[in-house]
Amino acid sequence: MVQKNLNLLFFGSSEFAVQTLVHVLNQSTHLNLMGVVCVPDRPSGRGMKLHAPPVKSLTLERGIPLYQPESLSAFRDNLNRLAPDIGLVVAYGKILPQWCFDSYFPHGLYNIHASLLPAFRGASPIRAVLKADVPNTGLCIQQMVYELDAGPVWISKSVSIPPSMDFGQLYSALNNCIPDVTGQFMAEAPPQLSDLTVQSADHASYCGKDQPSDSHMILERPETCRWIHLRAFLPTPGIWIMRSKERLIKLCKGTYLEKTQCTVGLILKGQVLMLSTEDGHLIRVDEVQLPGKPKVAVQNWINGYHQLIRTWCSEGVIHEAHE
RNA sequence: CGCGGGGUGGAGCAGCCUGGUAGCUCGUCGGGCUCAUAACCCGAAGGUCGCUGGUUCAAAUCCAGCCCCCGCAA
Repeated sequence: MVQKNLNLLFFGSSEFAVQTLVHVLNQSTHLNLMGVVCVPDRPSGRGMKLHAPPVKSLTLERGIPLYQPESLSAFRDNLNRLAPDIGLVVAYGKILPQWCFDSYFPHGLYNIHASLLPAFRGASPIRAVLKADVPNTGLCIQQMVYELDAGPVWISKSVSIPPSMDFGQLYSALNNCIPDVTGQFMAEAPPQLSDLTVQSADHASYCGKDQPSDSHMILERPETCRWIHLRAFLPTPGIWIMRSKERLIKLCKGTYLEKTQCTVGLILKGQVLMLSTEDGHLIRVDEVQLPGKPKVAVQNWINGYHQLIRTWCSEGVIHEAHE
């Protein structure tokens, strides 16, 4: 089958977009990557220094034209000049305006979304899926329409979620699907009308952005200590264990052990620190971080903070378990 | 100039306020106990206390500048 060469414009900013872009670059097909659009560098991080989106360096390295418009309307002149045939949008970070769909991209705009649409439309599907405790999720390529994540679905790939899975594991499982999905896109885009499945709006669900406080486990409130919820924040950004408003310690890495009946909370057994959750799961804590300190292996933390641990044991922050 | 914490043998920490002998838990090496051990007992090695300058009889400790790391906040 001979397909006409099409000019592809890629929209993406974050880490997920980088993975996709790698596979776009590695494949030479009838799609010709003419440029990459990402959000502008922003002052962020410590000291409010200017930071570039992860996609930027890869794009420049490969000598591909990079655009960082402040807003899409500022980009309209470029669109007129470039006249892209088709677009791929992955974790771009901005909503494309109506006129983008109306006047440009004659072969359509496509978006890779990290859920099985129509479930979990919106900003942070991966965490939302974990918190919702559903048995599986996946990646979708949808043909974009102006309404957010509501376009007909072209390609979808499913990933199952065992109870032990945390965010890091699900993220890499989804990441492993990117080559597949991107490969099919590069080889076959644009899809035939018959390849598209219209989303059932009745089954749609939505997720918003995460609040920082979502990743807090508050000692006074056992309902904040549920594995199904907390696993969405391991290993990044980690779980702050709070006593009221005070940050005590952050859990950075954990390993799922088993179902359990233990009392809820932190349990210290010899040199092993564990977290027993309200929904009956036992997690071994592998890496922790105190405010203002680097991440350390639990073993080292226990070696260095005898006094703090003693205090916390007597205050009931940590329960000591004996053989 | 967004706010804040920190840099001490190989690891993680205490000591700093109130200058005066380098401390704790581990690890490493040697020895002992033991059927045996990641357990226990005894001993040893290993540090110009981030860098530079200042104050002082004397600085890990007080002052100034610089480098690096981290938590918030975005």
